[in-house]
Amino acid sequence: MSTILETLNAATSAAFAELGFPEALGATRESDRPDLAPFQCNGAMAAAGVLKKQGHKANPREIAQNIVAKLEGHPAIAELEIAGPGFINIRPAVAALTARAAALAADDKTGATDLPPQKIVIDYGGANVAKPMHVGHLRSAVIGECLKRLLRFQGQTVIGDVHLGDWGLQMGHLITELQDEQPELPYFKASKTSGYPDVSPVTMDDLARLYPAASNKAKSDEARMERSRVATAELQAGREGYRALLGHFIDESIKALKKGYGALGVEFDLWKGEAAVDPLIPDMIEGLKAQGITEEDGGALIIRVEEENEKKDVPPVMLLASSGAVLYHTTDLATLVDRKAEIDPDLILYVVDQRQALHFEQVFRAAVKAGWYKPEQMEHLGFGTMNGKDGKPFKTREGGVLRLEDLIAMMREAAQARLDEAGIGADFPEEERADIADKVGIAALKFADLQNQRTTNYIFDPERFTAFEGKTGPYLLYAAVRIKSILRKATDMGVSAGEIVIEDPAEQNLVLALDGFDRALKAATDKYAPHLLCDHVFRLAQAFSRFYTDCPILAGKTPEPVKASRLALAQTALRQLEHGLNIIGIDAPNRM
RNA sequence: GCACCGGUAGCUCAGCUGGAUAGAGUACCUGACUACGAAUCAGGGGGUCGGGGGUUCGAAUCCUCCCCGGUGCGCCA
Repeated sequence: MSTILETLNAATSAAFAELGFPEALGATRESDRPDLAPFQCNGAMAAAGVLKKQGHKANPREIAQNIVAKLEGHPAIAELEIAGPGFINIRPAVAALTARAAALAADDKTGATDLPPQKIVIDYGGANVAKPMHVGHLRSAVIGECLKRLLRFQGQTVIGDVHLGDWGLQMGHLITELQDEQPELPYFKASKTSGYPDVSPVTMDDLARLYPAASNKAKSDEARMERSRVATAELQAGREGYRALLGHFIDESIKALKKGYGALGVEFDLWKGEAAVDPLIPDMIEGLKAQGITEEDGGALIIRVEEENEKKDVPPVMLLASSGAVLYHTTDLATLVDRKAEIDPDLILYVVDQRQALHFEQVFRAAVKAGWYKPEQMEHLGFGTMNGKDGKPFKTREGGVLRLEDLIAMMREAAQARLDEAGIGADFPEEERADIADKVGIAALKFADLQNQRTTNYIFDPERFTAFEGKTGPYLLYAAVRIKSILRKATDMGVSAGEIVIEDPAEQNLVLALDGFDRALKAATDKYAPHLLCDHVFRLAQAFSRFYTDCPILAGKTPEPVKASRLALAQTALRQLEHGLNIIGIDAPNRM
């Protein structure tokens, strides 16, 4: 069944076509002036413009009158009004709202429709081996997860890949630093090639300590840096002891990362990393050479990807450094080769910091030049950084990076404090209270991030994040929890949902909000913009809150059929709210 | 130097395929808990949309120049 807007749009578009105007001019949309009417059609002005260009005189109000004449009596329209220079304000018929509400109530997905099926890989997360997760990892995780769920909800096959950073100089740093600390470990004996212990010699905490230690020393000590480079090269060349260590590093890191991402409700289907695709590199490079698209330049192997007549400078893709080492471009290209072979996706989305835009431009061009993918099959969805009040990437008061687990703990504590302050849940079991605080904190965190437009930087303000009133995650949870509470009460009272009959303005308003769900999903998908879905869910929660205030559902004096109708409406609102929250990545508790 | 992103209410942000009185949240002021949960609802004040010029019946939105902030630009990832 089509939405209210689709029905109205079809009617106005047809009316324009009948008068000989392009159908597209008759587009109806949600009104900018909801105080006048919920929908508007602005085509009359544009139509007058078309006539004028053809040399005819035209009065937009007159055109609007002709359109209105065609629309009079349409069953979905209650009221048409021409305003200003030729705006047509449209109020839908209450009967149409009632019919639409019934259809939404009967639909498990509350009006959401599927997209043509595609196989899509989303590359997000971006965590590195041996480095603890910090606030910089939040956006990729949260946005990527939301897009994954958004696409899946609309019938797409989506594979989420964390694409671990587990290759390169950082591994050399770790190996050499560990060697300095525990030289007796068997991994460092060059003569030994097998029979290493199964248990890791280091924990995640060790790794988090070793890497910065080595990195700092190497910055001022060229000899120390050289040792790391040599170790990296030996690792990549296949030295067994180092490979075994790498395996431990990766396993320990993944354990910690699963915990960290798990706390955010973020799950990946693939935990592949750069190391996993390294074996593909030699053949890939031979293939690219054979295609004749590589060249040697200053000892390095490159692919030129600049295009003619373009303003910006696009430097070449670096396949091999002059030292022979594999680089960032190389592993990303090998990953594309791997994905083609293993998954053969229709589309690959990279949810990675906007600062990497040029990198992906280069990689994509090389992949197209190699004939592996079409340009439209790869898209970099950049996002802005989370800044402090000074406009620079957020730092703690001490000047360090804020660990993700500390941020989450901060949110949880704020939520707990709010619970205590409101005296809510004093009688709940301790376990439930902790669970509620967790859910409220995560909801606040994720919604605060996702409601910002993806591409822009935003300011991380701890006070704003831990606010639980207004346009926040907890507001959405509160709306859902209140509905759940009513549904429980209705069960106790023996009231059940029945036929929906729309009357009250707040009911009409709620149906119109529900009607916008599929539109919001499609707009959010089209632009890969989670904030558009956040807006919808917030508006839905607002419409419900108003309905809740204006339209008593279970109160004694509400007539039985009205109770049944409003209860059905509330159930439908809850179902859509939960779909929306689920896509955003938020869980609502049963009470809070 | 070149390129990309941004500058909208005190604050944090939407709106940018041109449309009416530029919206939301917050903060501030007012009202609503003897009806389903007040983390709520209703109402109010608050804006030279960074600046100039241009296109248009109409510009926050398109074009152009300038100012301010952020970011990126061959052998780190």
